[in-house]
Amino acid sequence: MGRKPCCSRDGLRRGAWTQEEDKILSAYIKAHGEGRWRSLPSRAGLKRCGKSCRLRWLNYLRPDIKRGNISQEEDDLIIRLHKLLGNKWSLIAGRLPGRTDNEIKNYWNTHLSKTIIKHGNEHEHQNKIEMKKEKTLAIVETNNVVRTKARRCTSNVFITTTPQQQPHFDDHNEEHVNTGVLLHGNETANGDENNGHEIESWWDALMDFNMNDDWTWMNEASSPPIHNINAAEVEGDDDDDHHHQVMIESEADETRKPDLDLDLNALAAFLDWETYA
DNA sequence: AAATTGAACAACCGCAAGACT
DNA sequence: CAGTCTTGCGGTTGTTCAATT
Repeated sequence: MGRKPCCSRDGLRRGAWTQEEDKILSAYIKAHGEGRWRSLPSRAGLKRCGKSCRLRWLNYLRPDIKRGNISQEEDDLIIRLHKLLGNKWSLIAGRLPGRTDNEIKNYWNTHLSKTIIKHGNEHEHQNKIEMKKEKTLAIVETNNVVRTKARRCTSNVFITTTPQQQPHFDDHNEEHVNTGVLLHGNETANGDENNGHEIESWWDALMDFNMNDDWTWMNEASSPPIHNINAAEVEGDDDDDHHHQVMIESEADETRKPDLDLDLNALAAFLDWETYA
């Protein structure tokens, strides 16, 4: 026996949702919360399958959905993230508050994919990345420290390469070289209780990159793909000093280690984190 | 005015992964 | 541990509507 279909089609409505159905679904979720989609239709009194209810809520009825046209800034971000992540619509949507994966997917398919082919926007966009990268690398070379201020994560976070980060060979596989960055979160700054959470999202951003083997956007064809990312909390000098260390394992030889350090800083530039000398 | 075309986006479908029993 | 359920994702299709012929 295979698995049962998510819902029987007999007697269930399909196609566009009516205002009445929207009202029922919204009211039900407001009262009982999201989840348990399979049983939701019968509980709410809707003649829809749970999957359809979930989609309708997530893509249309959710109160935090942003309506209206995609702004130029969002447009630019979508292009950059798509270049980086490919068709990972949910990840891209995660970086655009109020936008859904479905909306971004549709927007890409109807606007951007064609525009890029027609007008060479991608080339123009790539030039912008290169300029930003050069600017960042210049700072890195002179200071070896890049302080970043995230556009959407406002915690005091900075990347710094550290002297103790010497290449580390895996005993079992000499082809793997570890390099790392320290993510410092000043968790007491401004009394901002969400600071730690924002570091999490910062992390999350880094983790996302692990999903894309094509790292060539950062350092042309010779760039090594990210092999693995491990994150751990590191104790600082005093109790309040929490560091989060992210070790990025790449498939690189020892001679490429400096390049990789620079690439990580270019990452900050790519994400539009402002850099300060 | 009617038919056609294409853009925009809402909705559906199959699949996969993780949770649950 | 295997079978089932739930949820989420990405590709695809369907529908609507405005522009064009």
